[in-house]
Amino acid sequence: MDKEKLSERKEKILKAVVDEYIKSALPVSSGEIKNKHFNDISSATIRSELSALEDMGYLIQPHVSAGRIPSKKAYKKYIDQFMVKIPLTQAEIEKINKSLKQRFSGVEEIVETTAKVISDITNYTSIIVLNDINKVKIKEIKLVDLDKHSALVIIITDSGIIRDKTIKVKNEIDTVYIRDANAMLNKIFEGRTISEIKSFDAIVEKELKDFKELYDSILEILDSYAQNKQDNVIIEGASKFLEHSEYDLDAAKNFLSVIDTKEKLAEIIDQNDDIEFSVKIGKDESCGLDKCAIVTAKYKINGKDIGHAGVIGPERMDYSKVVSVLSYVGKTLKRIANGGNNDKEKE
Amino acid sequence: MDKEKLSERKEKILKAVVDEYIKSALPVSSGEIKNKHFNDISSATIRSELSALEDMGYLIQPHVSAGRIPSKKAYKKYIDQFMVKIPLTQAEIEKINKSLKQRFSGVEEIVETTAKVISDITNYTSIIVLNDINKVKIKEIKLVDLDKHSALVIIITDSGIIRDKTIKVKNEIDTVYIRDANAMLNKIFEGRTISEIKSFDAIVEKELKDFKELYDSILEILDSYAQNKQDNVIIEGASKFLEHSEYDLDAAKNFLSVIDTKEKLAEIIDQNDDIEFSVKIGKDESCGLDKCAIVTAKYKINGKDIGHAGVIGPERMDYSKVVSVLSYVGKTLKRIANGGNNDKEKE
DNA sequence: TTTTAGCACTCAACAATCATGACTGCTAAC
DNA sequence: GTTAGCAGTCATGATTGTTGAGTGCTAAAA
Repeated sequence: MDKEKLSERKEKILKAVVDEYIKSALPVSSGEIKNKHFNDISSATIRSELSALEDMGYLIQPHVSAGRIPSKKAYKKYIDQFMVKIPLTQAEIEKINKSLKQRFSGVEEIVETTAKVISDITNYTSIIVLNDINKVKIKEIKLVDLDKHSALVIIITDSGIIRDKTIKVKNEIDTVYIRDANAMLNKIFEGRTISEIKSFDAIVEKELKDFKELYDSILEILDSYAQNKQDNVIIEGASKFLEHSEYDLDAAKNFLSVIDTKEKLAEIIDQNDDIEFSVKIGKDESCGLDKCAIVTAKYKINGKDIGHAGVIGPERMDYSKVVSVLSYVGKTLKRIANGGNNDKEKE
Repeated sequence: MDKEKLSERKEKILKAVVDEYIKSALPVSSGEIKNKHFNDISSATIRSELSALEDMGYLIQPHVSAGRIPSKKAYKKYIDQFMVKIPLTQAEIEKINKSLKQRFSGVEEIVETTAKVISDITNYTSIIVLNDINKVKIKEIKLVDLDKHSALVIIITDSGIIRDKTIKVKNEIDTVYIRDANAMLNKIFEGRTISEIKSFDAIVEKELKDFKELYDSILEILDSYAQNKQDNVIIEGASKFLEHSEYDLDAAKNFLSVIDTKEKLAEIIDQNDDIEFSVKIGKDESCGLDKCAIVTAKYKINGKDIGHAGVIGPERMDYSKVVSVLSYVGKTLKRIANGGNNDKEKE
């Protein structure tokens, strides 16, 4: 990328434009910059600098006698270089701690709470995408009898995510059946990923014997999880999106329909598996949403990657705050899980 | 209610106004009615009838030289008297059958699919509110060991709804513990509703012995389910709401925030426990949403009431279609469940 | 008594015009 | 390199006029 060097003053001005635009959503003028950020130079000087920055592609003028707004290029530079981590306020920290330090049962609940907290504090719509279930290892499979012909399959993965579903089988289910089935299932599934299991379909065929039907059912379940990315996406605070002005009905409709089809979001966010923090801005990044930015971070619980959590909002979102919140939440999550069954005794 | 008698012609005109307004969302004029519904009388005659209907409170004139739009009173009369059940098209019936006749595992999946189908075919946002868990009876509670100090609690209710959560206990969990715990739990919980259980807290105290901690955890889970109405509400097709014009950004925001806080919806819909079909229109019905109508029907699966399913949309929604769809889906659900594990063999 | 035609009246919606003021770009002086 | 000053641009908002859809009323016809 052509990250040319800017003079210190140009950088300061550019940062000022982005900051102001994030606050107001209005094109920012030379006069405004002078008043709020400079005492020593005149607006005319700033104008000439702005003009230069526009030539370089950092700024855009909606029309000739309007102020400037930042381009995507400016946002990127802003995030790379200018953004200062704003420390969270005490109130915010407490809010996060309070939400996240309760007693949880299962990853799902943690994830939901996390989504809520992020949306709450950033005031943007939050998104959490759990890791593709194809990639997680199955730690254990349990079969629990419900009645004569139906049972509950519980799938425990190495990142602690639990999925379950009921299935029906023709065989009569009794304790012996359950015991044998459990033993058989774990021999096959334990320590493997779904994609692995799907690939050696034929091999196990003979060992299965009576459990063929059961095995098929479970494979079907895994398959449906693998295909259904929908369940891996949690969205909170959808209504917050519209609170950030500058959107019209069309944008709202567009946004809602993206939110509705969670699969697409999962794909967008799953792409960058490796990066710690990722910022996607606007359409050109295949975000599917115009005038939108998505900021996500990789999250771990209990030392295991569980997925990405982040925020979707307008391009001019308050990146500093979002990044601060995401990273603090990330840290808190790590701490919680490491402490294990942490503060049960406090209650 | 003051359901005064209207002349046959007045009724026909009123119905015409509602029908046209449902189609166009535009105030409908005397001329329009004459052209599309009457050959034998002039627009002037219709005008005087319209004027009379307005005096009676059925119609509203947005401004003096505009057509009329129906009032809530008109919608109610329309639903009570004029609405004809439109038979669904073959394509629609097939779509419903196809979605609902697959093999399901668990009520949750059925409910989700139902919500999708309703939203799909009516083109409105669909809502399903499951029965308040306080009122359902617990059929069985199962404890499954996950590792040394954590277990999965599975709660099976009489309507087949399954909830589960992991819990942690200090005691070491082994097969004996699980067996005894299961026995104990079922002695306490079986056949009772959550509210019953909560009320005789003190009595069981002595029988519990070693399982006090476990019992408390489970009570906590039940409590959180009971309070958390959120899990009982399923919403599909939120984006469809905005496709029905006549809404502005404020309405959209309002709608989204209601959708976000599912508890409120649950309350609104849970109110009318007894009625088969319920239509709520506009604010005055404490719907919390302006210019909105909610149509819901009581649903059964397997002979047991499971909750209410319905649709939320603009006041001028296509009630005929919605009611037809809801009732057909209702019938289909009943049939499915009665057939039991129905078409597994077809595959 | 009911229906109809005709006409005057009202009013939202649209377009055209105009004044305002927020900015900029340019130039010439500092 | 910086600044002040000024002309030029253009969105915004207010004002006005025009249009046409649609009504209410009245008087005549059925």
